[in-house]
Amino acid sequence: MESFTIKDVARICGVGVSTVSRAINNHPDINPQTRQRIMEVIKQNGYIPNNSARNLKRTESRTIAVLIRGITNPFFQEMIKTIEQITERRRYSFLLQQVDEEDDEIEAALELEKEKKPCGIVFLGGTYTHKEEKVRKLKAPFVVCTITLGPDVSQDLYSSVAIDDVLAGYEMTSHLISLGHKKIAMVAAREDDRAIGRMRLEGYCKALEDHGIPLDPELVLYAEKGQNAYSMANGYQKVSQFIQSGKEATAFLVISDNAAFGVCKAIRDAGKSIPEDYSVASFDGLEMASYYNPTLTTMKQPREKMAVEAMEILLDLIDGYGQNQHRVFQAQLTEGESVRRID
Amino acid sequence: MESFTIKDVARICGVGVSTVSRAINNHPDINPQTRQRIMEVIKQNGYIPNNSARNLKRTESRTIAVLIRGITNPFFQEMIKTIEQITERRRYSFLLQQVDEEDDEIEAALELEKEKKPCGIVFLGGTYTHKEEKVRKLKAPFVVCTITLGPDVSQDLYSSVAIDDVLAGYEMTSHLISLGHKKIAMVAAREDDRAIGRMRLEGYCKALEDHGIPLDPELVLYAEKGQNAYSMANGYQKVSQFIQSGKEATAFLVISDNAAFGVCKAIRDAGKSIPEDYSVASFDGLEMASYYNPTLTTMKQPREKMAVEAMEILLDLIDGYGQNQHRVFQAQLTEGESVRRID
DNA sequence: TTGTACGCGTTATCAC
DNA sequence: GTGATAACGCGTACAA
Repeated sequence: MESFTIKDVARICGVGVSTVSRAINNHPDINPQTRQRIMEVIKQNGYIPNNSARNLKRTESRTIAVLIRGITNPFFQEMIKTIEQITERRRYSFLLQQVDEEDDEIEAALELEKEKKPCGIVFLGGTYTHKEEKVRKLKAPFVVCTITLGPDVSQDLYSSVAIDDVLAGYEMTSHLISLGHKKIAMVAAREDDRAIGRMRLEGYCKALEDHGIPLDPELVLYAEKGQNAYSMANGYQKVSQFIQSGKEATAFLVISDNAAFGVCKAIRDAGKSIPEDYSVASFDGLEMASYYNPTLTTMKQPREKMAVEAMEILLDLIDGYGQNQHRVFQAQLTEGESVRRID
Repeated sequence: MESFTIKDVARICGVGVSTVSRAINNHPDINPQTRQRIMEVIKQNGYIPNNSARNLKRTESRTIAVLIRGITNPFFQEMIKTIEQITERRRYSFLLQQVDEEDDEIEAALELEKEKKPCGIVFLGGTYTHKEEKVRKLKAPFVVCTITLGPDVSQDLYSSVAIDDVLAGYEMTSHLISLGHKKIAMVAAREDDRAIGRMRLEGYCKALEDHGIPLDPELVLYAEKGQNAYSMANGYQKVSQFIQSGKEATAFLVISDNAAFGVCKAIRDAGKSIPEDYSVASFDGLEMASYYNPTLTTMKQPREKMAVEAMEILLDLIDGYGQNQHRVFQAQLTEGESVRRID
């Protein structure tokens, strides 16, 4: 109950608390013997330093924090691994915190900063609209992954690493068109989406236009309010409805691989097959996309590269070299079995 | 830089720090007007209380902590949602922390306890071998999900919620046998596994024995050291090798749904089909299992129920009612398209 | 109802 | 190389 503190260690060892502190934190100016004796006592008694007290006192904590939006998002899981590895290789400690779907990630970061004093922050996903005033309060350098912060925030305040989502939408749509598809339905995000969802949709619209195909509003399947557009359930529901309604399409362009799994099942459950009756294409390039049956044709995001780049930018920022950067990657069209050429 | 503290708020409002503290923490003995004025100043200046300092002072923090082993594990993701909801409905705050694959989760909990002073802890997954001495140091009540702590720890010290993994293995194996399968290969965990993997394998062995089928060691496909047995890649690799080796089997019993996705792909890539050439059965009942093609026959864990039950036990423990409990659930055999009857 | 002052466990800054 | 001691920001007796 009454916890074992640094004072107890000091008392038992017959030294001052500062000496114990030095031992714990690998300070150079300490007698190796003293240090060893202290470490022994610590181990024997199972002493664990109180992090709250440490963070309270410390000015900066050689920690890199990762704030992830929606921990259930399979897309970020591989990125986390990469970031964690780099972090540890560079002798930083790693702190992962999720932020709720409804919460403001900048707010969360502000709080985190007061508490843990990280020397750098990585945001995985997030929302598009923030006020510069708030962003400006963050004092640690930070990198935003897979999104940018919107037009209201000066680009000098942060770094970002993302793909060109408009282009990705454009490319995949063009690909489908080049294979003869004209009636391409898009399983989109919510209509009020201002982030990735909107951009991919924009690319879709632009590609149609450039190829002289009029946009049919009935072929844009927005997610309902309160639904998670990127979920399998949403993909399933929207496409089930669509097929039942009797509307025609030869291909579905789906906002994410995950939603595409739902779309595929909806097609099967309707007694149709892929890609004979409907082609399915999507975005992200999850590991599962290549294990699914059929394997998905998808715009693969270079997750590994993005994670590495994000960390390089961040570490440079921390070291004081370099300035904020905004790197744009290209998604790579990866052909699977889910799309076919039609006549 | 120099952060905005409770003192600044007090100074601006012309009150004492304790009054501000009372306002923040919703203490009753404060003038509503004073309170309102303080809250206004707080909002205007974007004051954020320093959690480290709070936790340092607080003896207990109406927080329920969830320690999850391997955040990438899709199995836990639905449980997290449920736990979070219950936590919030009961006005506790929710803290999610991952523990690395190699780390000791009890150690992590001990540290967490010093730092955040949670009033209860939920472990999602974990290892089987712990020393009672260490477990005894945890002072908050805790519930372990999907596992138990092993024979070395007194059952009075903790609660647990899990399925009977031996039985699950037994039932699925019996099911396959009842459909005419005799050569059932098991894609197992590592040979040195002492937890879930071992128990499911045990059920498999027992079922074979009870049905008079001799155990063929060549049909037990242990994961290699350093491989994650529950990964798609492992399922893919072990079964690819198996098929290439020319050994015979009519069904694969796979340690988890996730690994089973890899197994399915391996079978397809070998030019075979499911369930015509090989039946595939697995454990967990992930959401993806019902979206996959074919849908998987799997022993579904009642995740929702388990999460709810875990929280009920924990909340009772926190309130001082009730004692530690060990609830064992049964996994439910869910038939999909991946298994067929053979002659 | 409000303010003052102390202590939580640690690290940093001094002297020694 | 080591030991006092002053912060760090907050909650809370206790006094007013």
